[in-house]
Amino acid sequence: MPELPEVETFKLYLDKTSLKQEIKDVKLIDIRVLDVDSSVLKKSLINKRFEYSTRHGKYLFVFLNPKFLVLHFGMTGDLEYYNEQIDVPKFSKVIFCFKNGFNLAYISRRMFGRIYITDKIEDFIKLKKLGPDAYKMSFEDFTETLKRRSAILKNALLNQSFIAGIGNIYSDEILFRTKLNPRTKLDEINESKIKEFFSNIKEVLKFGIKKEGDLSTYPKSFLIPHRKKDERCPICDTEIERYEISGRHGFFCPICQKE
DNA sequence: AGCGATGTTCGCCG
DNA sequence: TCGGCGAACATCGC
Repeated sequence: MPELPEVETFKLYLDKTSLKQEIKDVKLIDIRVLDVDSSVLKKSLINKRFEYSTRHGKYLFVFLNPKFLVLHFGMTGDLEYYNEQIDVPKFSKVIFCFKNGFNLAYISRRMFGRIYITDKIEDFIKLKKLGPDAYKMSFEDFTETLKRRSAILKNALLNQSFIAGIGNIYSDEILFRTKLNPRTKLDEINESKIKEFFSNIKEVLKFGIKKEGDLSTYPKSFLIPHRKKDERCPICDTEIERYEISGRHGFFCPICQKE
């Protein structure tokens, strides 16, 4: 689930369902997801409202005057807004209970998600050493973050201190669309390719947001539907290959994305 | 039954 | 300091 487009979708979902309602309780089902003291979390939320939310990379910040709730979804996180008559959604870890009888469940199946409280978004970004948000960054932000860097492209895209928000699946799609080999190094790509790279990051994420993070209905012209065994490149019909870099597996076309 | 998984972090080493 | 690599975390679904 949660790379940038999914988290953006969660943001829109939270905005649509949960803003401005008084929070009457916070139920802690599994405190292992908390990276904040339980009492601090409760004190920061109860009798307040989700005023607005913003997203940076894969993190969602929700303002509750005067602090921010920070949600990170790990690999298997989700949000579900539901009526109290319905059973608590499976794998719920924390439930935000509103006065109107509805609840927002923070779900994390594999316990990789985390919840924080922070006073300032900028402090949190600094603490986590996050780079510019991949969707909002300007071309100048992008070239600034590229400066004097030489990392392998795949690692750079996955490194949240470099650019925040891109994960394994979308990084493969971005590299495929830009016809870049995942093992190419940052300092090996020329200026026009950099521009193309930048605009493809934006386009791939924009499309992902439009799709609400649902990867199951992607057009065949994208790499995403072909990220599995025995698939062929939608451009040149070559067999798509699986690769491994720094312990992460990905897929690419060995012809279109020649080194 | 074993393996893989859309993430992050840390330690090791060049 | 940068950056590649591998392990660890936890747990479910295929």
